Amino acid sequence: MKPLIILTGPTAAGKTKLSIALAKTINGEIISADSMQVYRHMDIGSAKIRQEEMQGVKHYLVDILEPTEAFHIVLFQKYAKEAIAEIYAKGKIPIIVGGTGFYIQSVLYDIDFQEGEEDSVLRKTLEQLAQEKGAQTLHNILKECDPKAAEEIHANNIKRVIRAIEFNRQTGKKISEHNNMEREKKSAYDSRYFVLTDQRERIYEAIDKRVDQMIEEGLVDEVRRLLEMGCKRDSTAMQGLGYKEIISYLMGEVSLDEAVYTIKRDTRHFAKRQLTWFRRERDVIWIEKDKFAYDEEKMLHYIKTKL
RNA sequence: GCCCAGAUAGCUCAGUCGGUAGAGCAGAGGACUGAAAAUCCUCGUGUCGCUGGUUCGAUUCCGGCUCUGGGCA
Repeated sequence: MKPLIILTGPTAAGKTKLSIALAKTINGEIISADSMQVYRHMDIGSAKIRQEEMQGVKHYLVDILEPTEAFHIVLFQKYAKEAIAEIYAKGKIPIIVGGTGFYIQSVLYDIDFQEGEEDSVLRKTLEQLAQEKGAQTLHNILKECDPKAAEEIHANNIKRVIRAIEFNRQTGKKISEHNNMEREKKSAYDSRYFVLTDQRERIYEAIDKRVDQMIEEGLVDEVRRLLEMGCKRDSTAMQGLGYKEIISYLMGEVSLDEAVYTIKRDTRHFAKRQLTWFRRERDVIWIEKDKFAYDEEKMLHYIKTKL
């Protein structure tokens, strides 16, 4: 099996900085696992790594799409696998860096997402049904075609209920069974899954600080430009933290202070969700920064002992 | 100085016709397999400001005090 290193962690933990040092010491290249940094012109709000910060380390999956385009996990998986192949061809080691746990999982376990385009017509129809007749009605449809999935997915979780129905319509199979099989899979690589983290309080402080900094650096102007470019409010890109809230401010719905408060709060919630995800992942190697006295050299040394 | 209104969970507040209390937010935990920075689920004991009184029993009624708003001087 071929080597694959993962360096992830909650937002604002310091992944970017550590990843460069790591890539340089082991002759690696970086694949970004980040649902927002794939978009061009979204630099400030996505806390995208700057060219000079890369220090010559090649990055894949950063700035590859226009913010008007849609992105999702199937595309991520495809591009990431291509990047991994390219890195191996150079005799280098791929390092996946980023906070989107679901994306990482799709590559690590080579999850099969099955054939078929997403069916936007069906999705819209089902969404409307849920809105008009209630989430329970929609859930009942799932109950008929896949009772197991209906049991596992809460009726209020309309997005996932819709996907489960869509899956059944497209493949004729049950997503509950499919998921069960996929869950059994072993890692497709000789992988090491590092999670960089810190005391909760510290992470939250770092988030608050980072958001204030984004505002100072001109997040509002960045969002304004995106809207001028034709980005629509309901697009995938504009669902990003920092973007949807600033749009709300620009539309006159909330004050800037309120928008900033919401960005900070929702980013904290996000960091918490990320940690929940990583706790559940198998074979995770935690790097708690406080246990290394916040010394990057010590963390790097520790990582190397695990390789 | 006088008058009025408040003082209840970390914050904003509801409530108890007297039997020691509950929402939202914050916070915590969890789920997640083609929107994932998305979406969804679960979790609420705190000297009810302090102090006397009435009462079997007071956070609730009455008095005093302290503090915070607002008004009058």
